[in-house]
Amino acid sequence: MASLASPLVTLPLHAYRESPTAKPAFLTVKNDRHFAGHPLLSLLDKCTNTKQLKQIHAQILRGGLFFDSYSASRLFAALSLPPSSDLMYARKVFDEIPRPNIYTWNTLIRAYASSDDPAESLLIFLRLLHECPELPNKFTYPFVIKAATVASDIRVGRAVHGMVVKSILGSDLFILNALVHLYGACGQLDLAYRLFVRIMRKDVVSWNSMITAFVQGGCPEAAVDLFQQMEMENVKPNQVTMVGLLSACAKKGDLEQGRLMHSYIEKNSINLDLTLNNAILDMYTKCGRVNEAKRLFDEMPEKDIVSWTTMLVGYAKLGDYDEARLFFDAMPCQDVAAWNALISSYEQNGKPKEALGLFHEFLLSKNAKPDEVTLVSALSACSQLGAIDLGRWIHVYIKNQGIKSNYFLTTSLIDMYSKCGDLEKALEVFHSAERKDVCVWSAMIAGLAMYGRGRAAIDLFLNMQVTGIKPNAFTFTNVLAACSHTGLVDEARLLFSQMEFVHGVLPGANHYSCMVDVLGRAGLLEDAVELIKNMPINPTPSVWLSLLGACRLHTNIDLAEMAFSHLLEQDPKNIGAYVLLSNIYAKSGMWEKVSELRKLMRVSELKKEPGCSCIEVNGVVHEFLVADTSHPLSTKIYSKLDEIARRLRSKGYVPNKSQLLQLVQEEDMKEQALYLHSEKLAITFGLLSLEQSQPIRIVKNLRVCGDCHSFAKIVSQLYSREILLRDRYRFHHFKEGVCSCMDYW
DNA sequence: TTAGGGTTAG
Repeated sequence: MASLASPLVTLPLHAYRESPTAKPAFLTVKNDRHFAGHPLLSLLDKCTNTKQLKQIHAQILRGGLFFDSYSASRLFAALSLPPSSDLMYARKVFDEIPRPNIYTWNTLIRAYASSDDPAESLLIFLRLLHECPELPNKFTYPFVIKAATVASDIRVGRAVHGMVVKSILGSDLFILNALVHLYGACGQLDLAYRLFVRIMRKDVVSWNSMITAFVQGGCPEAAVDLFQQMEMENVKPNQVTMVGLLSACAKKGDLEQGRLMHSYIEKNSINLDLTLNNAILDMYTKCGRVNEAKRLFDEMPEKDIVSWTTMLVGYAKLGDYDEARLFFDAMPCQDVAAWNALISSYEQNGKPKEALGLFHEFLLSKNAKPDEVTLVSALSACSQLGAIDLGRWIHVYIKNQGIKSNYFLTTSLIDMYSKCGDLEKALEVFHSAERKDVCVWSAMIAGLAMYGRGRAAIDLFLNMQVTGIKPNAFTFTNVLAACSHTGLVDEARLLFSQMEFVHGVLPGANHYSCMVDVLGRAGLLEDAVELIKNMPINPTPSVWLSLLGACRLHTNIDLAEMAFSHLLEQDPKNIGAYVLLSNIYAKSGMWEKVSELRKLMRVSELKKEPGCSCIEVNGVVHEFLVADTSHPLSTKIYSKLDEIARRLRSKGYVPNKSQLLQLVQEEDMKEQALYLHSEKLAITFGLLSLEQSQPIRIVKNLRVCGDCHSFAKIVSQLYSREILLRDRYRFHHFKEGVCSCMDYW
């Protein structure tokens, strides 16, 4: 038998093919060393694709080499790792290896750590502990920690850390650096830093890991401080360090520091690779210096899709959509990320119509397909416009395309259905979601809040905690808003008082605004003022705006003027404040004060944001501004509006002019202007173009005025139509002459 | 007697 093992080693590859007499079963190994230089194994390194690897696999099986654990491990590594890996196939090969050694186990863990199923790495690690006769070694842990990092599994990460400490590998630099990275990536900056300072001989990777952790954990200042410390300790930074620091400057929007970093790179001859060049571009664009970025972009010897997308986003952020589009069109290839960058910049900059136009274009293009990120952007654009038909279509698209749902998509769907007036469907998505994180729960609570379903929102908030999900700052904003829309004062007080001490969430300015709103609406203006006085943080304009809103509701002029002046100190151009105070004066018949305010607005060149209402009919969104005559059916709409006005008057409806910002002086003009409010035009268009059975869904950019609210109530009764009107703050569901907000808004 | 850690756009 020994004589058979030896000649095999020296045979050239063709000898296998021509040697039908070879008996693999006899070729079990006596001495592994013989196989290291075996020609079949040397060929593994020359393979450029999986097909070739599979051919070698066949030869290895045929030659009996597979039963040598070294050879099997070499084959397995080639199959499971880049550049020509096929993990499914490799896994089957692994399962055939009789006694995989620690190298083979490590390779399998490593392969899964970089796959889309990193959790499998962690399961394999557990199997290794039971099945492998060798102990995990210094190579095992970095791979396992990488898997825990990618899976964001801090629990497993900490357990593995514990094992490392108990092993003899407690001071292995590779392992410690991986752990710093793990804690940083999981947002545990304290743990990362505590470990980092205890590393005795830090190398550049240790510093880079900690710098990156600070940048990605939202502490760019700390990253820059650490860099200074690194210099004092004479550790030479490399391009990875500089990428992290540029990213820190970009996050801070600190152009001066960014420039310093840029010149540091040049002075210290740090290798300017593609990634570093891209990071420099990113820093300049984020600091608003697109032209400088463009100069560097033109000089770059090599560009990739990141370079192009960075420039595109830079222009889009400045509102230069034409230039952004030019970059998009000039890109060597438009991948899904480029589409997403363009679509989301429109969507996030108040251009939801344009975003949806691009989304349509994307669907028609051949070179890429929308992914989860695209759909989240598109759904958000639908929410903004109230485009429920398209929103529903996207929901079906997600199901039909088998797109894997995630928390973001679930949250976006709930948000879209809630904001487009279909709360039932939002609830259906919520209840059918397999997994829910705090964002999913919070979105549903926000949905219920918008519809004035305060009790249901609080129930959901309690259920969420039963399932073990902890509320965050957003959850509290939403649940407090629910209380405010429903007038649940005691409940809000209790929740607010528990925030910090029971849930560990420090109340922020938003939460105080909500509480002022709750108390103020309920007429407890003194309590609201007391709360503001005792705030541990400076009251923000939104806090004063809430108080001002309450003053409007309860007509308290002194308090309103006080809130107004505080607000203007911080935000002199807050139109909302002027409008509210003007409404309060108008309500009390103080027309001189109204004129004074108007003058002040004119002097400060403040213009009220024009009211705008959207309505979707058969998948097309129609937009109406105040007194809009641009719609093709304009004439029909106005004559219908006249008819409605006549019928309304015969029912005793009188326009409520006190809601009007005093823009027109003549009494009949005032009445006219009220009739020309965008939501009335949209409702009228809805009456004309939708079937009787279809609800009229309107989205308005501003708060609905009292007159339009009464108008919608009566129309819902006179014409037997359901009207769903979403304004800036909440939903109004008009049916048979009643609104779901019970006139409490 | 095989190998490993840190980086950019959305």
